[in-house]
Amino acid sequence: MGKKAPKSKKSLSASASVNGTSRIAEKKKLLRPKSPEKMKMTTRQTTRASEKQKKPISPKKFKANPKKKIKKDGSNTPKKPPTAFFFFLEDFRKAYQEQNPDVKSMRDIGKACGEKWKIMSYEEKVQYYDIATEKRAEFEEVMAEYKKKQESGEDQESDDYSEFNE
DNA sequence: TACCTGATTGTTCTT
DNA sequence: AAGAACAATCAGGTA
Repeated sequence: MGKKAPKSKKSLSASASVNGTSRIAEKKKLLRPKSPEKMKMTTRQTTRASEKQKKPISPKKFKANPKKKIKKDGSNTPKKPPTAFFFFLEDFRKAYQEQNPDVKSMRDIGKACGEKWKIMSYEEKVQYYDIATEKRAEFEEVMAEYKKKQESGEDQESDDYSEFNE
């Protein structure tokens, strides 16, 4: 039989999302008041609506192929910050490798990490959420300047972070 | 040699 | 409201 189930990432994600939506929804509620995301979101939406610009995606990472993800970042566009889960994954990965040095594939680690993430308590997750929230704030700032540069002159974009063009 | 793939959840955006 | 897409990692596989 088809032991190999080429499940599309979509299917898995969809299932996971549906199952975790309710659970995570509660956590988010608790986190919401903790971080002024709402305020930022409003600002972001306003900016976005005003800009009405399409998503700045790199030509290389064009998602024509949903499964393909480019690793090369040849674009100066600030990448999305890692989520709380990713921070946990980074830490979990180290611990997992120590206990399972034989397992090198991130696939297995991802599974184990996801499973543990679900059994983790909110208190344990909240610390990662807090980090992610902080990173998000920085990302917004970086993105704001990045947009500014684009308006100023994207052709002049360089690896120098001279943002004195206020 | 170099890039793509897989697998996880979270956030954000789009329609 | 709901779905789609992308974020990092890292070793293996392919051209």
